[in-house]
Amino acid sequence: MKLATWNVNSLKVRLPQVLDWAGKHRPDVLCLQETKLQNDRFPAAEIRAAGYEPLANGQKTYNGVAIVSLNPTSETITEIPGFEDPQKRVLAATIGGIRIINAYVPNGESVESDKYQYKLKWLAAFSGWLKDELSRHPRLAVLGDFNIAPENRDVYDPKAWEGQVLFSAPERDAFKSLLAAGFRDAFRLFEQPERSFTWWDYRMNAFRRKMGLRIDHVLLSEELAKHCTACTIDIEPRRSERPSDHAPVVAELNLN
DNA sequence: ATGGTAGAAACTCTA
Repeated sequence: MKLATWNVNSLKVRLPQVLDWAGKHRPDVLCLQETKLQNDRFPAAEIRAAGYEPLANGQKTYNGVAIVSLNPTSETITEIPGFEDPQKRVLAATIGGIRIINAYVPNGESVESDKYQYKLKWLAAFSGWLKDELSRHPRLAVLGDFNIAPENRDVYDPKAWEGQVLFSAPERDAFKSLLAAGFRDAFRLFEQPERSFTWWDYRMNAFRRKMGLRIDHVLLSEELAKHCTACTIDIEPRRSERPSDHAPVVAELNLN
């Protein structure tokens, strides 16, 4: 079973790339973030034509998440229970006996910003929800844009980024407490190339200069981590014409 | 030196 996550930064613009990529890699489950589309504008017909079942939780202009799946989905949840939030950032579903949570964690803008406080509150609520989901679904995968680089090796210049949003201590602590709830960072289950990143700023030729961060993650419950055989970042779509600023992350599970 | 780019929308906000 192949699970993938990709922040597409507008599904309207990136749909051809998403269909092309899904056709090449055939993930069983593809979690998308920043679709920026209301559900009634979601390209369901095009996704079905590619052999996938669409599931969307979107809004106009900002945020928005979706799951496209080869197999039927059930037990859908579109918000963190008990957390009031008009921003569409989560989508959970059960697919082929696996619980999938797709998340678009708030960016935070800067550590001085109100949006940063919202990010930390959001992460606390998210953590509580993951614990609850894990207690009922031992086979749980959490995929998405976490907007947190967990460690020095996940940042091209950790000294320059120390204390900045995406790499501040409170954010990294929040990420650690997500893992402590019973998850593994799938990417770090395996030996990986140095300077492995999933996001590069559009500005300053950051991609060409390898100035990236690893902020998109696949967290696997201990039960699923045992069956994970690979986790990779595919930077090919980042090279293409009119790319998303994020690259997809793929995790493979051998569940027999 | 506080820049730069991209997307959506609508002359600004978010990332």
